[in-house]
Amino acid sequence: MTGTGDAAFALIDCNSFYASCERVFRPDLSRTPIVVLSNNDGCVIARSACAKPHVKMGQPYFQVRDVLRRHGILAFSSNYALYGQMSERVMAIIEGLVPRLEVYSIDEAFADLRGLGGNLERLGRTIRTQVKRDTGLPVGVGIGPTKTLAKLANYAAKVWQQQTGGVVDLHAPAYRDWVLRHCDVGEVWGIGRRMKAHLEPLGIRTAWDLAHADARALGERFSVVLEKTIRELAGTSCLALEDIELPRREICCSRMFGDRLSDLAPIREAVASYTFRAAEKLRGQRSLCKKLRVGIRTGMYNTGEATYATAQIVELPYPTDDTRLLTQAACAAVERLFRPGYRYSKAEVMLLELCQRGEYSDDLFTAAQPAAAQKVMGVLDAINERWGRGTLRTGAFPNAPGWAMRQDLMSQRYTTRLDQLMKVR
DNA sequence: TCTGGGGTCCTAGGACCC
DNA sequence: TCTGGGGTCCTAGGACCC
Repeated sequence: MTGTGDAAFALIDCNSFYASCERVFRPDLSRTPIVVLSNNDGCVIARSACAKPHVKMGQPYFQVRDVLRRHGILAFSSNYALYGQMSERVMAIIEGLVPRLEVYSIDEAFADLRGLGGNLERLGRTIRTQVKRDTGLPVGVGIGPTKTLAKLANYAAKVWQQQTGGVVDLHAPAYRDWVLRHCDVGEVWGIGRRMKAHLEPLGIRTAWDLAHADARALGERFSVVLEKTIRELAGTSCLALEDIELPRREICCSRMFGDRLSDLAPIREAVASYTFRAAEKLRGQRSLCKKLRVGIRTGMYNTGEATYATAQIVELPYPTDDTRLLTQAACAAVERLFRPGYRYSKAEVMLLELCQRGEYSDDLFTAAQPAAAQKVMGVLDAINERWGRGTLRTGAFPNAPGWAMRQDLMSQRYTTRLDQLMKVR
């Protein structure tokens, strides 16, 4: 517990982040409703404000295509190169305005405002104004004595945008009570669909109900996670700012194929390419992995068609970050897993049991990665860093594969490709 | 025809130990 | 009929997050 009188957190998030990013470079669309699709143009994962009434989050694109056309809503494939860059710009601006920042996701960050005193709401408005001025992106700011309350404040700033101007500080008890009473318990950070269903029969329907529930009893009945949530809602800080980035403990690369695949060869190519990407991430955080998990599966929604999902964990001869070794292991695994007669839709490569280079000790009986491998991988990464991802790759997968995911509605890489810069006439 | 991708944390239960 | 009591470690799966 870190509960002290002057605890203050802010949660800053970008409104309709992906959709807003698309708009920054297309001012002609400032009044056009837009949505952004998941990888493979599968379903809707972001909506501009005026598109929200017409499309639900997560709806399959093919189901809403007509609705989009009817309402003049424009769809974009997701352009992660663009969103990642815009995110970095936003975070850099906020970092300059607060003492400590925890980047929580691509479009959200917690700030520690402890000890700042003064008018925190005014600081919130400064953040909003500067981010808007320097990036063109709209953000909302929620402030409170705990992370969970800051998160709820941010939600309130969104729901009551007109009245609040996008900034809400819940330090004042009367204001806090009002917001708690007017928020559904399902809107509380950490309360998902399942937990909401457990709480409702107990008469806990609003955030206020939960804030005044018996933390210890519910903690014992359900989980310590719930207990912390309750205490945080009631004003006791249990979750600290985590501004030190730890290396990931597992790394995953999984994707749907552009079309269903029935043959082993293209699936093996896909697995090799996902392994290549996963190994890049692994080296990016200077880790080695001891195990690798490969999975393949058919579609899950096509009733009537045979479904099949399987996976295998492979133990590596020694902790490694060598793409060649990992590719060998992954391809051998997928060959064992593959069963003919199915239409596969997705493959997944996970790197497990990661350790930091030098953290494990090899003994007489344990082999270790040859030093030469490290050099080769270093050169590989340097070339791809300089000339763009995918410049140098293994021969196990082609440059422009037939199984690549669909991205038919992609905007330009305005910020990462010289040949795709914005043109001003 | 077409339904994302990447994580974290916690818990329960099994295996094993004394 | 009676069938210990704890402790640790590991793993799979659930729940949640964006």
